[in-house]
Amino acid sequence: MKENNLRQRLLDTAGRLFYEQGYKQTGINQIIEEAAIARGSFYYHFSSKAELLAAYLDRFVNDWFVGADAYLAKITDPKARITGLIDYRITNQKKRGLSGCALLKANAGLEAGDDELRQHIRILKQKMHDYVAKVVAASGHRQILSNEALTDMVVLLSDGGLVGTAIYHNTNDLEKANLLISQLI
Amino acid sequence: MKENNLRQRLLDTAGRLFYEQGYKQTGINQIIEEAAIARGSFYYHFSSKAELLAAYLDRFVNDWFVGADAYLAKITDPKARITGLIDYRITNQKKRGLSGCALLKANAGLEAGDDELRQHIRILKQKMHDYVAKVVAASGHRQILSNEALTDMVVLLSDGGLVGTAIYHNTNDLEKANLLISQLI
DNA sequence: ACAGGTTTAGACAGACCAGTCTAAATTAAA
DNA sequence: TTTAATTTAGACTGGTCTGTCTAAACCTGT
Repeated sequence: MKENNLRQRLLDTAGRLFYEQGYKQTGINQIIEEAAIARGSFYYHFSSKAELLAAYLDRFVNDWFVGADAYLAKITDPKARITGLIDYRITNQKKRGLSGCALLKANAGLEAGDDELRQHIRILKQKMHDYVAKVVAASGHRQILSNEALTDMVVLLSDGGLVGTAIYHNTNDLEKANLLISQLI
Repeated sequence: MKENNLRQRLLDTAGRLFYEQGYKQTGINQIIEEAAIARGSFYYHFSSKAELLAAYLDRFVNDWFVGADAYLAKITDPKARITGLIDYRITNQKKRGLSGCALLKANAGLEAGDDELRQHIRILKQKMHDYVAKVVAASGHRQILSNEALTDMVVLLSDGGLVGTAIYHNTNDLEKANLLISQLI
């Protein structure tokens, strides 16, 4: 159906622009121009810009899980899958433009009243946390840290590394994060 | 001088609003209205909104160092000063509204062409990194990790914790970060 | 052929934005 | 007192923004 074509194209373009420029900095006009889609079509598929952002974040997280599954499936050593999580992020960042995590960036761009979107982001972040927890639990690591503590550590170092990526536009901090993790598993 | 009064009031108000709402989301109109200052006076002291942001970030980092010095001075055990760095951030966050680090938030709100500001933020971030490095080097920690690795770890966990603060509006992640650090020093 | 869902181009409204300008008032310094 | 620096209120420009609307075209399934 054409509906899907247009919807996907809007999500693709908006996602790229939201990620590169930020949500507030990206206007509807730019989105529809770059997607080569009429204004009316945009509002036919999305009732507002905020709804577009929510849909984009959903798809982003979904794609993240699918990509992580595929990436980790190639790693046989369950312990190496923990550092694999960060390697996956490094790969993604290099592919997508070194601007940090879309979720974290979206959160930073929220306005005072966007409580619905903020809650949405919290849920998605929690999902990613749970994903890490599963990988850690199945890793058979050395238990220098508990499963919970190690999970927290991976998530925190990962987020910290992504912050560094957004600032410095390189993956140095993510690589440092992985070095630290590898010493504790 | 009144010049300073007005300038400080503008920096105070703008800083609070930039922090709570974000740079792009905060207009000149709101700043001058809440600071109760005339439009002309604003442009008498700052030539543009971007210049105001740069001045605000400079003052923010400066205050951060002054506050950190004062906070750490009360801690006699040099090792406890490392976790003290995070405790200081927790205190600050609770005081200032649990919206994460102003520097990281400003970076996330930059536009495509703001290379000057981006470079500015990099330098300030590096300064804070160096500050942490000094505290670590003087701590006499157990050397489970090298000085450099431990510094990286503190910075990354701290940034990760601040991301969590910005998303969840609590300091749980910063407290987790400190728990992890305390096990490795 | 027909109907309904989809897409187009573009005008439009209403609001906000950053920054400029004027002219008068206030303050500080000499 | 005179001069210069500072502050005020507010109009104004030119631009951008999201979202609405219209009227015509296009496609698709029946």
